[in-house]
Amino acid sequence: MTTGPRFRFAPSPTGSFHVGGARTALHNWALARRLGGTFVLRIEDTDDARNRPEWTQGIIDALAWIGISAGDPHFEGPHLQSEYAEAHIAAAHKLFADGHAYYCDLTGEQIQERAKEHGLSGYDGHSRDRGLGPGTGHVLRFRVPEGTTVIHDLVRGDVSFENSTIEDFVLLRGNGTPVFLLANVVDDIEMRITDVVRAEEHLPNTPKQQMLWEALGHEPPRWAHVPVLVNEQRKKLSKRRDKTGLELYIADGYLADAMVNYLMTLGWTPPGAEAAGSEIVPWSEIEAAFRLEDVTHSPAFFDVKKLAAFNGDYIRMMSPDEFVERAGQELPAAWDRNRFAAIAPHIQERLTTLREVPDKVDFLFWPDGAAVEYDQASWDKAFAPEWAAPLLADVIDAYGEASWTADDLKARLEAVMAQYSIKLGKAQAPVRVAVTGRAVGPPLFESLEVLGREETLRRLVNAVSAAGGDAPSVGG
RNA sequence: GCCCCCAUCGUCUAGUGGCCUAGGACACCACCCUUUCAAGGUGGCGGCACGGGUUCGAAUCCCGUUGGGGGUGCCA
Repeated sequence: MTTGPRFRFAPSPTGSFHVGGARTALHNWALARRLGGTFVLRIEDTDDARNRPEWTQGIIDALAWIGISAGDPHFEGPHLQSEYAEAHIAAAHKLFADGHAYYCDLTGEQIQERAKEHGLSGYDGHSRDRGLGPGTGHVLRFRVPEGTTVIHDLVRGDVSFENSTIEDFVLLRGNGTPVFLLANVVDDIEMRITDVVRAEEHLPNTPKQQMLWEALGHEPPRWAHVPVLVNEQRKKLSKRRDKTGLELYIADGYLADAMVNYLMTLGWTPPGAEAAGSEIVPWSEIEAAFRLEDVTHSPAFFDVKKLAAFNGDYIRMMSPDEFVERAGQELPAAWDRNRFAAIAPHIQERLTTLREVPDKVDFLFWPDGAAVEYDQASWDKAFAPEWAAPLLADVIDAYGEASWTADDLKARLEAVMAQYSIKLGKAQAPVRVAVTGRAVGPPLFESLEVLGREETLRRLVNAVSAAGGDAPSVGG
């Protein structure tokens, strides 16, 4: 049980966990851990979400993926907002009893008409002193006091709002149910939240919440509004237009460490990153250094290209064993893991995401004797020179006696190509296309070594035939 | 409409009055290395939105303009 500050993270379950939410969660998490406090997970379970427990589970899984684990002593929850329904109502009644709220029977239409008449923009406080009680169709409204409300924001400093610009907002609907704003504040009070760290979009509603905290007789929490994440159009990331679901990045083979590191560099720079010439920083350092006061004030574009670069760096940072283990999970079950392990070191440096692994090594796992599917452009280019087919035929001869190590295979190709006055860069092309079907791939001789003598020679022979040349027969 | 926030290379940022000839990262370009492609190395391109102040001195402080974003429901 921790005794420090209590940070709340309150995502609404929608079946997808937003990358922006992930960043905010990370902010709360870093602070909760460093300050010896608690990360309180609260699920804003709507009617819709209550019928889909898998959505809540999705949030927990997503948090776990980025290292925010329910098993950690700094983690509390999940709490469901619906569990506090009675407290929401009780708080509303208390507000009414204390004179901080009043009932109103105007319909939306009537409010609009009155606003038009008086040239106002919203509700005009019509029922403030009409002494109405509860009743069907009566909404409970908060009596916004006169004066100014100042929000002390850890990221932005003091932000002040004229109370006269805030209309008497609804607390309880005509059917008696509480609105989100009220529920939110009551939950925070009930859960003894001390720090509210969330996205900037909530800043304009914060004065209402702070007034509620005060009217309910509590000291408001420390507020912090971090900038939102935007797309290339500079619009808030939206689920419709943009790739915002964390699960989509997981499926694409992005690494949690890379995602976490990248997300944290949006709006904040780890100290020492500039001197080091790298923004790749382990979580331990981030947790030790992250401060709300250092967070930028402007929105940040979520740049997948940079994420990809981070991801490539993290893949390269893996130990060989770890890489084989992680990358192996991307492979079809039928593919021989030992064979993959042999080539793995040669592809580890060539990846952006783990998902690209199968395509890089598939040629090693085609069934013996299967026809190679040549990429047309690769074939045309590799076999355009007239020396290509004859050279390949000579290579077959030379490889018949090879000891079948990468070094030997390379030396023998070099001996052959010398007769044609061709450089290695060019000479390897027809061999590569013949064996892998493509013009690019892992280092050639290492690939051949792993593929094995028989299958390699078979593919070379087939290619010479396909190129219209005379293939030497290969002895059994 | 009203309210709030924001404004440094294409992007993410460092910068809190002199250390700025504005630094780093990603992207891009060139060269080196090289067994294709990568990785790595070196170098390059590229920015303080604009206009007024304040000051000996402003990317940094103030005001305004412009531009962008967000909020403003008996949605959450």
